[in-house]
Amino acid sequence: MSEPLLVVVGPTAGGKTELALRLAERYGGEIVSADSVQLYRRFDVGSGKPTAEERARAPHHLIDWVEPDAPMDAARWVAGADAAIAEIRARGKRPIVCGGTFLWVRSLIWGLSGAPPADERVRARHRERAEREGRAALHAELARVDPRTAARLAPNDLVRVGRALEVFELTGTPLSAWHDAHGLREQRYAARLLGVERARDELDRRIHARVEQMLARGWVEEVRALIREGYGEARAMSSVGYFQVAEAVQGRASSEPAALTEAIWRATRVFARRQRTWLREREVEWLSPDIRELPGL
RNA sequence: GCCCAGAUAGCUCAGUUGGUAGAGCAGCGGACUGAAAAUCCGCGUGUCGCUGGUUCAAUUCCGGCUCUGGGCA
Repeated sequence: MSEPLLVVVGPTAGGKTELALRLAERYGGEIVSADSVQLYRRFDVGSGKPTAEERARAPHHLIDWVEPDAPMDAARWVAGADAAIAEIRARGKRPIVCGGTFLWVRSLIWGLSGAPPADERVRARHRERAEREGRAALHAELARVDPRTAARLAPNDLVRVGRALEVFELTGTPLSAWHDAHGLREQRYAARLLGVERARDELDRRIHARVEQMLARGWVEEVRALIREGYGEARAMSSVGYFQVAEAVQGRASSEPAALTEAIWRATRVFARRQRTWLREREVEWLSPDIRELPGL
């Protein structure tokens, strides 16, 4: 296996972009984004995409990668990231993965089970059934075909219960068996996870400042245009912040600036907490924000 | 100045036919194998505005006061 893949992780607004750029400049790197919103074109202001100046400091990959209504999932992203990493290495450069979508990062490093991709028809049927009979009905059925998965999932967790049911319907093999076979046991890349050390109250302030900056840069106008052009139902429109802006634009929530800022700030803080939970217990090297060199490189 | 309606968790509010109270959101913690910025789970003591009265017992009923809306002057 070649040298360890550098992977910059951490909560939103924590300074991942800056750390990744510094490493790229110092070690001849190119950035591979692991971000489930920045990969969409047109979702610019609110996704925190690197600016033109930042992008000039190092080549970026998988940003503005697909149209807002393109199908996307962990496996597709991993395929794109594999290709980008191979390309970068072939050029003799160093890939630096950077992003806050940790399921995708984990899938890149440890892979996914052999279960098949989503089937939209099956999902539509499940949604309809949950609507009619309640989520508990789906969970009860899962308990019959895959009791182990049912036992670890909350009946209300429609996304996961639906996925487990879908996998069984598609393959006749319970999801728990696919997971047993895979087990997250084999690393696809040797990797170093790097994060920026940041106190919580400082992160809160950075989030708040960033929300105000995004709104000042025309976030509301961006969302209005996206909705006008038919992207109101795009996956990324339900992401943190975009959802709140869309609610305000469509009159379902206050569009008064202070109220909107507050709503986005709160949603983002909640998100940052979930990201923290993902990272806890993982082997992340937490680095000082002003670090210039990476120990061991 | 008068009349009406409010005052209960950080916020918005419900409730107690009198036995000291509970939802949503926020907050804090957690889960996560092809939707992941998604989805979901757990955690609820707060002078029930202040002050008198009635009562075995008042956040609840009655009086006064304060504040906030709205109306009338």
